[in-house]
Amino acid sequence: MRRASTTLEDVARLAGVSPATVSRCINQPQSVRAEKRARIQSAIDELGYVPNGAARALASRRSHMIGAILPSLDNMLFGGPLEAFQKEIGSAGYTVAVACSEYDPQHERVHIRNFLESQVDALLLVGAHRDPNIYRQIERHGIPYVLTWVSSGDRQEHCVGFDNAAAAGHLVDYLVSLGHRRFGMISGHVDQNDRAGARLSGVQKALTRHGLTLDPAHLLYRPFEPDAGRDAFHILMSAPEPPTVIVCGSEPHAYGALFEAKDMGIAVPGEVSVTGFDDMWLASQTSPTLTTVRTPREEMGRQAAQHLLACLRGERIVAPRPLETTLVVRRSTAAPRTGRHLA
Amino acid sequence: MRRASTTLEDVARLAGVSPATVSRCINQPQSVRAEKRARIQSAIDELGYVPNGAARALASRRSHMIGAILPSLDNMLFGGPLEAFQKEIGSAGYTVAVACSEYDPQHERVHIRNFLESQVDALLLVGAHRDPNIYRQIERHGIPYVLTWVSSGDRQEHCVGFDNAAAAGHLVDYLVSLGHRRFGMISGHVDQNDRAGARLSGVQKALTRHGLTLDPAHLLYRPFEPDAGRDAFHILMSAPEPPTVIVCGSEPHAYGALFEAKDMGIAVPGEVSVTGFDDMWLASQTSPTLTTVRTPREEMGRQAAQHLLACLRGERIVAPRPLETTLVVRRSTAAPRTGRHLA
DNA sequence: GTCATTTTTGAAAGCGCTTTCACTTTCGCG
DNA sequence: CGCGAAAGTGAAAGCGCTTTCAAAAATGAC
Repeated sequence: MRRASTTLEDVARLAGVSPATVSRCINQPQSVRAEKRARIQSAIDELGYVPNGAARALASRRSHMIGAILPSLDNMLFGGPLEAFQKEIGSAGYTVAVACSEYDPQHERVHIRNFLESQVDALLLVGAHRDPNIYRQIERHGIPYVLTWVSSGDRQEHCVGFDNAAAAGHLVDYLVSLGHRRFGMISGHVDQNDRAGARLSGVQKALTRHGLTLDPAHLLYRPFEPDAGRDAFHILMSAPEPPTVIVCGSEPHAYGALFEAKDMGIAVPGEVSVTGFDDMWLASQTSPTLTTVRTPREEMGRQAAQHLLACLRGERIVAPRPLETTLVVRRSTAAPRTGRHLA
Repeated sequence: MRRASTTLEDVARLAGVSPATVSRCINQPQSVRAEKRARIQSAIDELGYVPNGAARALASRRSHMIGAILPSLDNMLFGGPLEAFQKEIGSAGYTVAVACSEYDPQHERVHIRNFLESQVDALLLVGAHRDPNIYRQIERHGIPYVLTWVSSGDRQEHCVGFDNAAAAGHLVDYLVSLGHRRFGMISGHVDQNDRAGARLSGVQKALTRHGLTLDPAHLLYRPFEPDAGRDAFHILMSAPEPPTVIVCGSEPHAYGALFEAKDMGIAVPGEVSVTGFDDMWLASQTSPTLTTVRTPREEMGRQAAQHLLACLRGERIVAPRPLETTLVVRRSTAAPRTGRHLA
């Protein structure tokens, strides 16, 4: 069906040179006499020649394709960084293939295997915690990979991200300094998500540092969706002695909490403070505006690309340094109602 | 550097069969004697063999890769459908490669060309209006393609989407029935975006049908961002005789309008009604909640995948039928303040 | 001009898989 | 049992490109 497309050989014939020369002309133009180069170029134009990537990949052992596996594309969280990554990597002549794991390690595993089969030149993953066999499999293929959204953990030298635990800790420090003692938390599921795990443990460690604890009854695990956040907020605030502040492990949780607060007629930050994590665009538009932690996501996408490109160029790799997060204080946090906790 | 990976030949040798048989065993297992199949499978497992996709693509002329070019991934608009598309197409053994055009035809063109070079088996694009040469180029490669977000236009038989103009028209009908006569619109840039163009012309045609017109001074073109919507809303409502309703060509515009209304102290829908377009999740959470048009985006992603898969299977193609949009009436619309316009 | 270098070029051997074609087995049935 | 048909298998020819390697051409120093 598919009509035989024009090949490099056709171009060579028309230009009156050997296929090898055409190939060089495409890949290392400066190694071909200018005069021939022009002749070849016009042959390419005349024939509308488009190289066959598969043949190229097979012969050169480079596909110029990079695989990215993200938990989801359905919230705004990963789209931005992915776009930044794609721009950066695209400008170096690479194409990005994307797959979604839906926060499921099994799905991720399948996608990794597919990408390896597709001969991707490199891999971008989110998070560092996964079955060591997976890393082994990737390494057997000898391709570089980068782990995003985390700055430490299993494979630090591959991480381009930030310190979730530390960021959560600083947030807690701030809240404690406001006078809060009774914390609630809406966390993502931590069993298969090391980012959520780090945020939670960051909160817990910071509390411990301040001589406080997170009442297990005040810790709820929820998927990253506003409605789940609503639900959790409702439960937490319906308790006889509700927390004075609710720390959300993700921004959607916090949005949900804020919406539910309004529906329940609970004043934020009057009756309870609420914090988010990530500082997506909506955070500055909610009422009240949301106190949160800004994570440098676009920058992370860009640096992940640069790291991978450096690896691909065979450059000496320096372990990427963690990106900075920033505490963004807005209107959803204040000192707790009763002043008695204050120093 | 990269150590020679195990090839199909290694597997054949270990299993004591010919490479051809191993190949068959992988691609059409039922054509290989069960006993050998088992032997081959265990050889594959023992060696940890992973086929080389490039070689496969070269020999079979199918890459099992599908290219998708979207305007952006940075808002929630395209991520959902893309994810749905990927799931559907992934379950048929295809991989999705993604690129962003940033709403720029030139970028899109480059990405298309890259994908064609990568030997994608099919292409997903957004919108139908583009340089005919591009379609020619795609068709020269003999691969199927699908145009999403629109249901008609240049290449109807390739469209999987909805009728933007009609949807906008229905929205206007509803607003007119509420009594509105003085319309304002915040539209996307229409020169390179046929979806925005269709929505705008849908509004204008409907108004004409009702004997009304859209005052050019009440029509503002803005990029699809909340801040741009804010800005436009501010301008429109600062006029001496502002519109009684502002129709937004996209949801982010409407969010921006709502936020700005709050900041300006303008009551919605008391002083002005506001409508959105797309019904993203936030629409039901704003205050007031947003009257908008629901577009079946996930469904569209799924159907786009199915359409492409049908083409790839060589099935007889039926022109996809337009998807249904729904007017979702919420609290941001009401009859205009002065009743004098009412019939 | 000449000879040693350096730069360009072409021939040919793959890259790892699929697929045709012809051949060998196996099976069904008289 | 024997025969024709069907099923299973292997040899070999590519798929379209890159990349040695060695030969040819251009360059430069004398």
